[in-house]
Amino acid sequence: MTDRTDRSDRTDRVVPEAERRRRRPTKHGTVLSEQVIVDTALRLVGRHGAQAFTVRRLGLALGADPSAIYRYFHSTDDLLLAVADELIGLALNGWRPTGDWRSDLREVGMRVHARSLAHPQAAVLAAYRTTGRANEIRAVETMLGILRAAGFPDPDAVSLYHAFIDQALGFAVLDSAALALPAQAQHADNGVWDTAYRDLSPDTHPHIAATADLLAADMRRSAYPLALDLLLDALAARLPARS
Amino acid sequence: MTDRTDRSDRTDRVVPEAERRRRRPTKHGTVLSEQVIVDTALRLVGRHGAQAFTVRRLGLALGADPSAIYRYFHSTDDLLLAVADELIGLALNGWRPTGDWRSDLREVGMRVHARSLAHPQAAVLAAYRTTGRANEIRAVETMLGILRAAGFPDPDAVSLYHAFIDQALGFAVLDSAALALPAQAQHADNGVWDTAYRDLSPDTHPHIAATADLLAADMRRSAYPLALDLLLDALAARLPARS
DNA sequence: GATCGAACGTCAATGCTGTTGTCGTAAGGG
DNA sequence: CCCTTACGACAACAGCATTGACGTTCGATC
Repeated sequence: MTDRTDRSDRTDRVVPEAERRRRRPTKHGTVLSEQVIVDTALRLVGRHGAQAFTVRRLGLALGADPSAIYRYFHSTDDLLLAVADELIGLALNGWRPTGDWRSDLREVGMRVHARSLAHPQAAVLAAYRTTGRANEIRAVETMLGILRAAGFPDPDAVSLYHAFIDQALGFAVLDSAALALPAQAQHADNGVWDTAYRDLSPDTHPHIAATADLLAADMRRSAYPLALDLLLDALAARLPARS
Repeated sequence: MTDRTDRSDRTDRVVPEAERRRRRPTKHGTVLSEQVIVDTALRLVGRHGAQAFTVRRLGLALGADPSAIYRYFHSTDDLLLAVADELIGLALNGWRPTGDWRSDLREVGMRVHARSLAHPQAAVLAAYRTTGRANEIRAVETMLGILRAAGFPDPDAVSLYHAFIDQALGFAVLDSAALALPAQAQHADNGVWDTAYRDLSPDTHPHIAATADLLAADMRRSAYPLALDLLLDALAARLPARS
Protein backbone atom coordinates (compact mmCIF):
# COMPACT_ATOMS: atom_id res chain seq x y z
CA MET A 1 0.00 0.00 0.00
CA THR A 2 0.97 3.68 -0.17
CA ASP A 3 2.95 2.80 -3.23
CA ARG A 4 2.80 6.40 -4.33
CA THR A 5 5.98 7.44 -2.59
CA ASP A 6 7.84 7.85 -5.84
CA ARG A 7 11.00 5.80 -5.86
CA SER A 8 10.06 2.99 -3.56
CA ASP A 9 7.26 2.00 -5.85
CA ARG A 10 7.74 -0.16 -8.88
CA THR A 11 4.94 0.65 -11.24
CA ASP A 12 6.60 -0.58 -14.40
CA ARG A 13 5.02 2.17 -16.40
CA VAL A 14 7.05 5.00 -14.85
CA VAL A 15 10.83 5.15 -15.12
CA PRO A 16 12.68 7.43 -12.67
CA GLU A 17 13.91 10.57 -14.39
CA ALA A 18 17.54 9.81 -13.57
CA GLU A 19 17.45 6.45 -15.34
CA ARG A 20 15.93 7.65 -18.55
CA ARG A 21 18.05 6.98 -21.62
CA ARG A 22 15.83 7.01 -24.67
CA ARG A 23 13.81 10.03 -25.57
CA ARG A 24 11.51 9.77 -28.54
CA PRO A 25 9.84 12.90 -29.87
CA THR A 26 6.04 12.92 -29.91
CA LYS A 27 3.96 13.16 -33.02
CA HIS A 28 4.29 16.93 -32.90
CA GLY A 29 8.01 16.90 -32.30
CA THR A 30 8.31 17.84 -28.64
CA VAL A 31 10.58 15.77 -26.41
CA LEU A 32 9.01 14.98 -23.06
CA SER A 33 10.56 15.12 -19.60
CA GLU A 34 9.32 15.68 -16.08
CA GLN A 35 10.46 19.29 -16.25
CA VAL A 36 8.76 20.00 -19.58
CA ILE A 37 5.50 18.51 -18.34
CA VAL A 38 5.56 20.45 -15.06
CA ASP A 39 6.39 23.72 -16.82
CA THR A 40 3.64 23.20 -19.36
CA ALA A 41 1.17 22.41 -16.61
CA LEU A 42 2.06 25.61 -14.75
CA ARG A 43 1.72 27.67 -17.92
CA LEU A 44 -1.56 25.97 -18.80
CA VAL A 45 -3.09 26.57 -15.39
CA GLY A 46 -1.82 30.12 -15.29
CA ARG A 47 -3.37 30.92 -18.62
CA HIS A 48 -6.63 29.00 -18.65
CA GLY A 49 -7.46 28.55 -14.98
CA ALA A 50 -7.50 25.61 -12.61
CA GLN A 51 -10.13 23.74 -14.61
CA ALA A 52 -7.60 23.46 -17.43
CA PHE A 53 -5.57 21.08 -15.28
CA THR A 54 -6.66 17.86 -16.94
CA VAL A 55 -4.56 15.15 -18.49
CA ARG A 56 -6.25 15.58 -21.83
CA ARG A 57 -5.70 19.32 -22.11
CA LEU A 58 -2.16 18.91 -20.86
CA GLY A 59 -1.53 16.29 -23.53
CA LEU A 60 -2.92 18.67 -26.12
CA ALA A 61 -0.67 21.49 -24.91
CA LEU A 62 2.33 19.15 -25.03
CA GLY A 63 1.47 17.86 -28.48
CA ALA A 64 1.39 14.36 -27.06
CA ASP A 65 -1.15 11.67 -26.30
CA PRO A 66 -2.59 12.18 -22.81
CA SER A 67 -1.51 8.72 -21.78
CA ALA A 68 2.14 9.60 -22.45
CA ILE A 69 2.08 11.63 -19.23
CA TYR A 70 1.66 8.38 -17.34
CA ARG A 71 5.14 7.41 -18.51
CA TYR A 72 6.44 10.17 -16.23
CA PHE A 73 3.91 10.39 -13.38
CA HIS A 74 1.90 7.61 -11.75
CA SER A 75 -1.24 9.74 -11.63
CA THR A 76 -2.44 13.29 -12.00
CA ASP A 77 -2.07 13.55 -8.25
CA ASP A 78 1.58 12.65 -8.56
CA LEU A 79 1.93 15.33 -11.22
CA LEU A 80 0.20 17.86 -9.00
CA LEU A 81 2.71 17.16 -6.25
CA ALA A 82 5.53 17.83 -8.69
CA VAL A 83 3.89 21.14 -9.63
CA ALA A 84 3.52 22.04 -5.96
CA ASP A 85 7.16 21.30 -5.33
CA GLU A 86 8.14 23.44 -8.30
CA LEU A 87 6.23 26.34 -6.74
CA ILE A 88 8.12 25.91 -3.47
CA GLY A 89 11.38 25.93 -5.36
CA LEU A 90 10.44 29.08 -7.24
CA ALA A 91 9.51 30.78 -3.98
CA LEU A 92 12.87 30.23 -2.30
CA ASN A 93 15.20 30.30 -5.32
CA GLY A 94 18.11 32.63 -4.85
CA TRP A 95 17.37 33.34 -1.20
CA ARG A 96 19.80 32.77 1.68
CA PRO A 97 19.15 33.29 5.41
CA THR A 98 20.86 36.32 6.93
CA GLY A 99 21.09 34.94 10.46
CA ASP A 100 18.47 37.24 11.95
CA TRP A 101 15.71 34.76 12.69
CA ARG A 102 12.87 37.26 12.70
CA SER A 103 13.62 38.94 9.39
CA ASP A 104 14.50 35.57 7.85
CA LEU A 105 11.15 34.05 8.82
CA ARG A 106 9.36 37.17 7.64
CA GLU A 107 11.08 36.97 4.27
CA VAL A 108 10.23 33.27 3.86
CA GLY A 109 6.59 33.90 4.73
CA MET A 110 6.28 36.81 2.34
CA ARG A 111 7.99 34.87 -0.45
CA VAL A 112 5.72 31.86 -0.11
CA HIS A 113 2.69 34.11 -0.04
CA ALA A 114 3.81 36.18 -3.02
CA ARG A 115 4.73 33.17 -5.12
CA SER A 116 1.32 31.64 -4.50
CA LEU A 117 -0.42 34.82 -5.59
CA ALA A 118 1.65 34.75 -8.77
CA HIS A 119 0.14 31.33 -9.62
CA PRO A 120 -3.18 31.49 -7.81
CA GLN A 121 -4.85 28.66 -9.68
CA ALA A 122 -2.00 26.25 -9.04
CA ALA A 123 -1.62 27.40 -5.45
CA VAL A 124 -5.27 26.62 -4.75
CA LEU A 125 -4.77 23.07 -5.95
CA ALA A 126 -1.39 22.36 -4.41
CA ALA A 127 -0.73 24.47 -1.32
CA TYR A 128 -2.16 21.98 1.16
CA ARG A 129 -0.29 18.94 -0.11
CA THR A 130 2.79 17.34 1.41
CA THR A 131 5.07 16.49 -1.48
CA GLY A 132 8.10 14.97 0.23
CA ARG A 133 10.15 16.12 -2.76
CA ALA A 134 13.45 17.95 -2.95
CA ASN A 135 12.31 21.57 -2.81
CA GLU A 136 9.91 20.96 0.05
CA ILE A 137 12.52 19.11 2.06
CA ARG A 138 14.99 21.93 1.51
CA ALA A 139 12.42 24.48 2.70
CA VAL A 140 11.56 22.49 5.83
CA GLU A 141 15.24 22.08 6.68
CA THR A 142 15.82 25.80 6.24
CA MET A 143 12.90 26.90 8.42
CA LEU A 144 13.62 24.38 11.16
CA GLY A 145 17.20 25.58 11.14
CA ILE A 146 16.15 29.19 11.60
CA LEU A 147 13.98 28.35 14.60
CA ARG A 148 16.50 26.04 16.25
CA ALA A 149 19.32 28.51 15.73
CA ALA A 150 17.14 31.20 17.26
CA GLY A 151 17.12 29.21 20.47
CA PHE A 152 13.79 27.39 20.50
CA PRO A 153 13.93 23.90 22.05
CA ASP A 154 13.21 21.15 19.53
CA PRO A 155 9.56 20.48 20.48
CA ASP A 156 8.79 24.20 20.28
CA ALA A 157 10.73 24.63 17.06
CA VAL A 158 8.69 21.87 15.43
CA SER A 159 5.24 23.00 16.54
CA LEU A 160 6.03 26.65 15.90
CA TYR A 161 7.33 25.77 12.45
CA HIS A 162 4.06 23.95 11.84
CA ALA A 163 1.98 26.94 12.91
CA PHE A 164 4.15 29.30 10.88
CA ILE A 165 4.09 27.39 7.60
CA ASP A 166 0.41 26.50 7.80
CA GLN A 167 -0.49 30.12 8.47
CA ALA A 168 1.53 31.16 5.42
CA LEU A 169 -0.09 28.48 3.28
CA GLY A 170 -3.55 29.15 4.68
CA PHE A 171 -3.39 32.81 3.76
CA ALA A 172 -1.85 31.85 0.44
CA VAL A 173 -4.78 29.57 -0.37
CA LEU A 174 -7.35 32.09 0.82
CA ASP A 175 -5.90 35.02 -1.11
CA SER A 176 -5.15 32.88 -4.14
CA ALA A 177 -8.67 31.53 -4.19
CA ALA A 178 -10.06 35.05 -4.21
CA LEU A 179 -7.79 35.92 -7.13
CA ALA A 180 -8.69 32.73 -8.97
CA LEU A 181 -12.40 33.45 -8.90
CA PRO A 182 -14.11 34.32 -12.15
CA ALA A 183 -13.77 38.10 -12.58
CA GLN A 184 -17.49 38.54 -12.15
CA ALA A 185 -17.72 36.75 -8.81
CA GLN A 186 -14.48 38.37 -7.65
CA HIS A 187 -15.83 41.86 -8.28
CA ALA A 188 -19.15 40.99 -6.68
CA ASP A 189 -17.50 39.59 -3.55
CA ASN A 190 -15.42 42.73 -3.12
CA GLY A 191 -18.38 44.99 -3.75
CA VAL A 192 -20.28 43.55 -0.82
CA TRP A 193 -18.24 45.71 1.55
CA ASP A 194 -19.35 48.80 -0.32
CA THR A 195 -22.99 47.86 -0.59
CA ALA A 196 -24.51 45.42 1.85
CA TYR A 197 -22.27 46.41 4.75
CA ARG A 198 -22.70 50.15 4.19
CA ASP A 199 -26.47 50.05 4.30
CA LEU A 200 -26.71 48.66 7.82
CA SER A 201 -28.33 50.83 10.46
CA PRO A 202 -26.33 51.91 13.53
CA ASP A 203 -29.29 50.75 15.61
CA THR A 204 -29.13 47.13 14.56
CA HIS A 205 -25.41 46.89 13.70
CA PRO A 206 -23.56 49.59 15.66
CA HIS A 207 -20.07 48.14 15.24
CA ILE A 208 -20.26 47.67 11.49
CA ALA A 209 -21.88 51.05 11.00
CA ALA A 210 -19.13 52.74 13.00
CA THR A 211 -16.37 51.16 10.92
CA ALA A 212 -17.94 50.76 7.47
CA ASP A 213 -15.35 52.95 5.76
CA LEU A 214 -12.47 51.25 7.49
CA LEU A 215 -13.89 47.81 6.63
CA ALA A 216 -14.36 48.63 2.95
CA ALA A 217 -10.77 49.85 2.74
CA ASP A 218 -9.13 47.10 4.79
CA MET A 219 -10.92 44.14 3.24
CA ARG A 220 -9.49 44.98 -0.15
CA ARG A 221 -6.00 44.08 0.98
CA SER A 222 -4.51 40.84 2.20
CA ALA A 223 -4.32 40.56 5.96
CA TYR A 224 -1.26 38.32 5.76
CA PRO A 225 1.47 40.90 6.43
CA LEU A 226 -0.26 41.91 9.65
CA ALA A 227 -0.98 38.32 10.65
CA LEU A 228 2.65 37.43 9.97
CA ASP A 229 3.92 40.27 12.18
CA LEU A 230 1.52 39.24 14.93
CA LEU A 231 2.85 35.68 14.75
CA LEU A 232 6.44 36.89 14.89
CA ASP A 233 5.58 39.10 17.89
CA ALA A 234 4.25 36.06 19.70
CA LEU A 235 7.30 33.98 18.75
CA ALA A 236 9.65 36.64 20.08
CA ALA A 237 7.72 36.71 23.34
CA ARG A 238 8.08 32.94 23.72
CA LEU A 239 11.75 32.83 22.87
CA PRO A 240 13.77 31.59 25.87
CA ALA A 241 16.40 34.03 27.13
CA ARG A 242 19.80 33.20 25.63
CA SER A 243 22.38 32.02 28.08
CA MET B 1 -22.39 38.71 -4.08
CA THR B 2 -23.63 36.17 -6.63
CA ASP B 3 -26.82 35.40 -4.74
CA ARG B 4 -28.63 32.41 -6.04
CA THR B 5 -31.69 34.38 -7.06
CA ASP B 6 -29.56 35.86 -9.82
CA ARG B 7 -29.31 32.51 -11.49
CA SER B 8 -32.64 31.15 -10.38
CA ASP B 9 -34.92 33.23 -12.56
CA ARG B 10 -33.05 32.28 -15.71
CA THR B 11 -33.46 28.53 -15.83
CA ASP B 12 -36.87 27.08 -16.55
CA ARG B 13 -35.96 23.79 -14.96
CA VAL B 14 -35.85 25.04 -11.38
CA VAL B 15 -38.97 26.29 -9.60
CA PRO B 16 -38.43 28.53 -6.54
CA GLU B 17 -39.12 26.64 -3.35
CA ALA B 18 -41.90 29.05 -2.30
CA GLU B 19 -43.93 28.41 -5.46
CA ARG B 20 -43.89 24.65 -5.33
CA ARG B 21 -47.32 23.06 -5.17
CA ARG B 22 -47.10 19.49 -6.30
CA ARG B 23 -44.82 17.08 -4.57
CA ARG B 24 -44.59 13.66 -6.05
CA PRO B 25 -42.79 10.93 -4.11
CA THR B 26 -39.85 9.33 -5.86
CA LYS B 27 -39.75 5.70 -6.83
CA HIS B 28 -38.53 4.84 -3.36
CA GLY B 29 -41.08 6.96 -1.57
CA THR B 30 -39.14 10.00 -0.40
CA VAL B 31 -40.55 13.45 -1.06
CA LEU B 32 -37.94 15.92 -2.26
CA SER B 33 -37.38 19.52 -1.19
CA GLU B 34 -34.42 21.89 -1.01
CA GLN B 35 -34.09 21.19 2.69
CA VAL B 36 -34.19 17.42 2.32
CA ILE B 37 -31.54 17.53 -0.39
CA VAL B 38 -29.24 19.84 1.59
CA ASP B 39 -29.59 17.73 4.72
CA THR B 40 -28.94 14.54 2.82
CA ALA B 41 -25.88 16.06 1.17
CA LEU B 42 -24.48 17.09 4.55
CA ARG B 43 -25.11 13.65 5.99
CA LEU B 44 -23.58 11.98 2.97
CA VAL B 45 -20.38 14.03 3.14
CA GLY B 46 -20.15 13.58 6.89
CA ARG B 47 -20.53 9.83 6.71
CA HIS B 48 -18.81 8.70 3.51
CA GLY B 49 -16.21 11.40 3.01
CA ALA B 50 -15.87 14.20 0.55
CA GLN B 51 -15.63 12.02 -2.53
CA ALA B 52 -19.17 10.84 -1.85
CA PHE B 53 -20.42 14.28 -2.82
CA THR B 54 -21.51 13.48 -6.36
CA VAL B 55 -24.90 14.00 -7.93
CA ARG B 56 -25.20 10.31 -8.62
CA ARG B 57 -24.48 9.18 -5.08
CA LEU B 58 -26.69 11.93 -3.73
CA GLY B 59 -29.50 10.70 -5.93
CA LEU B 60 -28.89 7.19 -4.66
CA ALA B 61 -29.02 8.37 -1.05
CA LEU B 62 -32.23 10.24 -1.76
CA GLY B 63 -33.81 7.27 -3.48
CA ALA B 64 -34.26 9.42 -6.56
CA ASP B 65 -32.84 9.77 -10.03
CA PRO B 66 -29.77 12.04 -10.03
CA SER B 67 -31.42 14.35 -12.51
CA ALA B 68 -34.27 15.07 -10.11
CA ILE B 69 -31.83 17.21 -8.09
CA TYR B 70 -31.68 19.61 -11.02
CA ARG B 71 -35.35 20.39 -10.40
CA TYR B 72 -34.17 22.10 -7.21
CA PHE B 73 -30.64 23.36 -7.94
CA HIS B 74 -29.16 24.62 -11.20
CA SER B 75 -25.85 22.87 -10.66
CA THR B 76 -23.83 21.11 -8.02
CA ASP B 77 -22.11 24.42 -7.33
CA ASP B 78 -25.47 25.98 -6.65
CA LEU B 79 -26.24 23.14 -4.28
CA LEU B 80 -22.91 23.64 -2.55
CA LEU B 81 -23.69 27.30 -1.94
CA ALA B 82 -26.94 26.28 -0.31
CA VAL B 83 -25.06 23.82 1.87
CA ALA B 84 -22.48 26.45 2.76
CA ASP B 85 -25.19 28.90 3.74
CA GLU B 86 -26.49 26.32 6.15
CA LEU B 87 -23.05 25.89 7.66
CA ILE B 88 -22.47 29.58 8.44
CA GLY B 89 -25.49 29.61 10.68
CA LEU B 90 -24.61 26.31 12.32
CA ALA B 91 -21.16 27.51 13.37
CA LEU B 92 -22.38 30.23 15.71
CA ASN B 93 -25.86 28.96 16.55
CA GLY B 94 -26.58 28.99 20.25
CA TRP B 95 -23.42 30.86 21.19
CA ARG B 96 -23.33 34.16 23.07
CA PRO B 97 -20.26 36.21 24.03
CA THR B 98 -19.28 36.07 27.69
CA GLY B 99 -17.63 39.48 27.83
CA ASP B 100 -14.07 38.18 28.14
CA TRP B 101 -12.67 39.20 24.76
CA ARG B 102 -9.88 36.66 24.66
CA SER B 103 -11.94 33.58 25.45
CA ASP B 104 -14.75 34.85 23.24
CA LEU B 105 -12.46 35.24 20.23
CA ARG B 106 -10.91 31.88 20.94
CA GLU B 107 -14.33 30.23 21.02
CA VAL B 108 -15.39 31.86 17.75
CA GLY B 109 -12.19 30.78 16.05
CA MET B 110 -12.46 27.20 17.26
CA ARG B 111 -16.13 27.00 16.28
CA VAL B 112 -15.51 28.24 12.75
CA HIS B 113 -12.62 25.84 12.39
CA ALA B 114 -14.47 22.86 13.83
CA ARG B 115 -17.59 23.44 11.76
CA SER B 116 -15.51 23.59 8.61
CA LEU B 117 -13.75 20.33 9.42
CA ALA B 118 -17.11 18.66 9.95
CA HIS B 119 -18.01 19.41 6.32
CA PRO B 120 -14.69 19.77 4.55
CA GLN B 121 -15.95 19.57 0.99
CA ALA B 122 -18.31 22.50 1.41
CA ALA B 123 -15.80 24.45 3.49
CA VAL B 124 -13.13 24.22 0.82
CA LEU B 125 -15.39 25.73 -1.79
CA ALA B 126 -17.14 28.34 0.32
CA ALA B 127 -14.73 29.60 2.99
CA TYR B 128 -13.20 32.32 0.82
CA ARG B 129 -16.45 33.79 -0.51
CA THR B 130 -18.02 36.95 0.83
CA THR B 131 -21.75 36.39 0.89
CA GLY B 132 -23.10 39.52 2.55
CA ARG B 133 -25.94 37.40 3.89
CA ALA B 134 -27.57 37.51 7.27
CA ASN B 135 -25.41 34.95 9.06
CA GLU B 136 -22.16 36.43 7.83
CA ILE B 137 -23.22 39.95 8.79
CA ARG B 138 -24.18 38.75 12.23
CA ALA B 139 -20.77 37.13 12.67
CA VAL B 140 -18.88 40.24 11.56
CA GLU B 141 -20.91 42.44 13.91
CA THR B 142 -20.22 40.09 16.80
CA MET B 143 -16.47 39.91 16.25
CA LEU B 144 -16.06 43.64 15.67
CA GLY B 145 -18.03 44.22 18.86
CA ILE B 146 -15.72 41.97 20.85
CA LEU B 147 -12.61 43.81 19.65
CA ARG B 148 -14.04 47.30 20.10
CA ALA B 149 -15.36 46.47 23.58
CA ALA B 150 -11.93 45.11 24.46
CA GLY B 151 -10.55 48.58 23.90
CA PHE B 152 -8.98 48.49 20.44
CA PRO B 153 -9.33 51.74 18.49
CA ASP B 154 -11.48 51.39 15.38
CA PRO B 155 -8.69 51.14 12.79
CA ASP B 156 -6.97 48.45 14.86
CA ALA B 157 -10.21 46.65 15.54
CA VAL B 158 -10.92 46.41 11.82
CA SER B 159 -7.48 45.28 10.68
CA LEU B 160 -7.11 42.87 13.60
CA TYR B 161 -10.56 41.46 12.88
CA HIS B 162 -9.43 40.95 9.31
CA ALA B 163 -6.28 39.14 10.34
CA PHE B 164 -8.20 37.06 12.89
CA ILE B 165 -10.99 35.87 10.59
CA ASP B 166 -8.69 35.21 7.65
CA GLN B 167 -6.41 33.18 9.87
CA ALA B 168 -9.39 31.11 11.00
CA LEU B 169 -10.67 30.66 7.46
CA GLY B 170 -7.22 29.99 6.08
CA PHE B 171 -6.61 27.17 8.53
CA ALA B 172 -10.15 25.97 7.96
CA VAL B 173 -9.52 25.71 4.22
CA LEU B 174 -6.12 24.11 4.66
CA ASP B 175 -7.26 21.49 7.16
CA SER B 176 -10.52 20.89 5.34
CA ALA B 177 -8.70 20.40 2.07
CA ALA B 178 -6.50 17.77 3.67
CA LEU B 179 -9.59 15.99 4.96
CA ALA B 180 -11.35 16.30 1.63
CA LEU B 181 -8.57 14.43 -0.16
CA PRO B 182 -9.29 10.94 -1.42
CA ALA B 183 -8.42 8.57 1.41
CA GLN B 184 -5.45 7.21 -0.49
CA ALA B 185 -3.81 10.58 -1.14
CA GLN B 186 -4.60 11.66 2.41
CA HIS B 187 -2.85 8.63 3.81
CA ALA B 188 0.09 9.06 1.47
CA ASP B 189 0.56 12.73 2.39
CA ASN B 190 0.61 11.87 6.07
CA GLY B 191 2.94 8.96 5.48
CA VAL B 192 5.58 11.21 3.93
CA TRP B 193 6.59 12.35 7.40
CA ASP B 194 7.22 8.75 8.35
CA THR B 195 9.10 7.80 5.22
CA ALA B 196 10.79 10.47 3.14
CA TYR B 197 11.60 12.72 6.09
CA ARG B 198 12.89 9.91 8.30
CA ASP B 199 15.41 8.66 5.78
CA LEU B 200 17.40 11.88 5.61
CA SER B 201 20.98 11.84 6.81
CA PRO B 202 22.06 14.08 9.72
CA ASP B 203 24.95 15.18 7.52
CA THR B 204 22.83 16.71 4.78
CA HIS B 205 19.73 17.59 6.81
CA PRO B 206 20.73 18.01 10.45
CA HIS B 207 17.63 19.89 11.59
CA ILE B 208 15.14 17.45 10.11
CA ALA B 209 17.12 14.46 11.32
CA ALA B 210 17.22 15.87 14.85
CA THR B 211 13.45 16.35 14.96
CA ALA B 212 12.08 13.60 12.72
CA ASP B 213 10.06 11.99 15.51
CA LEU B 214 8.64 15.31 16.64
CA LEU B 215 7.78 16.26 13.07
CA ALA B 216 5.98 13.02 12.34
CA ALA B 217 3.92 13.42 15.50
CA ASP B 218 3.15 17.13 15.19
CA MET B 219 2.25 17.20 11.50
CA ARG B 220 -0.62 14.81 12.13
CA ARG B 221 -2.53 17.43 14.07
CA SER B 222 -3.90 20.80 13.05
CA ALA B 223 -1.67 23.70 13.98
CA TYR B 224 -4.64 26.02 14.33
CA PRO B 225 -5.08 25.91 18.13
CA LEU B 226 -1.44 26.95 18.59
CA ALA B 227 -1.58 29.58 15.84
CA LEU B 228 -4.77 30.95 17.36
CA ASP B 229 -3.18 31.24 20.79
CA LEU B 230 -0.15 32.95 19.28
CA LEU B 231 -2.41 35.46 17.56
CA LEU B 232 -4.29 36.11 20.79
CA ASP B 233 -0.99 36.55 22.63
CA ALA B 234 0.00 39.22 20.11
CA LEU B 235 -3.41 40.91 20.38
CA ALA B 236 -3.14 41.06 24.16
CA ALA B 237 0.30 42.62 23.85
CA ARG B 238 -1.05 45.32 21.54
CA LEU B 239 -4.10 46.10 23.64
CA PRO B 240 -3.92 49.70 24.91
CA ALA B 241 -4.00 50.05 28.69
CA ARG B 242 -7.55 50.72 29.89
CA SER B 243 -8.09 54.15 31.35
C1' DG C 1 27.53 -1.30 -38.69
C1' DA C 2 24.22 -4.99 -37.93
C1' DT C 3 21.31 -6.85 -34.34
C1' DC C 4 17.89 -7.00 -30.86
C1' DG C 5 15.65 -6.00 -26.45
C1' DA C 6 12.93 -2.69 -24.50
C1' DA C 7 11.56 2.24 -23.70
C1' DC C 8 7.93 4.97 -24.62
C1' DG C 9 4.49 7.29 -27.62
C1' DT C 10 -0.05 5.95 -29.42
C1' DC C 11 -4.49 3.72 -29.74
C1' DA C 12 -8.61 1.93 -27.88
C1' DA C 13 -11.52 0.81 -24.26
C1' DT C 14 -13.55 1.13 -19.39
C1' DG C 15 -16.09 3.18 -15.94
C1' DC C 16 -16.54 7.21 -13.71
C1' DT C 17 -18.49 12.23 -13.63
C1' DG C 18 -22.06 16.39 -14.38
C1' DT C 19 -25.67 17.69 -17.24
C1' DT C 20 -29.81 17.81 -20.39
C1' DG C 21 -33.74 16.57 -23.87
C1' DT C 22 -37.64 13.91 -23.64
C1' DC C 23 -41.40 11.35 -21.98
C1' DG C 24 -45.10 9.76 -19.07
C1' DT C 25 -47.37 9.82 -14.75
C1' DA C 26 -49.99 11.61 -11.21
C1' DA C 27 -51.22 15.69 -8.48
C1' DG C 28 -54.60 18.89 -7.52
C1' DG C 29 -57.21 23.08 -9.00
C1' DG C 30 -61.45 23.82 -11.55
C1' DC D 1 -64.08 14.03 -12.74
C1' DC D 2 -61.09 16.04 -16.02
C1' DC D 3 -57.24 18.59 -17.78
C1' DT D 4 -53.14 20.76 -17.30
C1' DT D 5 -48.56 20.61 -16.05
C1' DA D 6 -45.06 19.84 -12.42
C1' DC D 7 -41.75 16.82 -11.78
C1' DG D 8 -39.52 12.24 -11.43
C1' DA D 9 -37.37 8.86 -14.53
C1' DC D 10 -34.86 7.43 -18.49
C1' DA D 11 -31.36 7.61 -21.77
C1' DA D 12 -27.84 9.83 -23.90
C1' DC D 13 -23.71 12.86 -24.28
C1' DA D 14 -19.41 14.89 -23.47
C1' DG D 15 -15.43 14.91 -20.80
C1' DC D 16 -12.76 12.88 -17.08
C1' DA D 17 -8.61 9.57 -15.29
C1' DT D 18 -6.63 5.45 -16.11
C1' DT D 19 -4.85 1.10 -18.26
C1' DG D 20 -3.69 -2.93 -21.43
C1' DA D 21 -1.89 -3.75 -25.82
C1' DC D 22 0.74 -2.59 -29.73
C1' DG D 23 4.52 -1.24 -32.59
C1' DT D 24 8.08 2.05 -33.62
C1' DT D 25 12.58 3.40 -32.98
C1' DC D 26 16.24 4.30 -29.80
C1' DG D 27 20.73 2.93 -28.43
C1' DA D 28 23.67 -0.52 -26.16
C1' DT D 29 26.37 -4.38 -27.56
C1' DC D 30 29.50 -7.03 -30.26
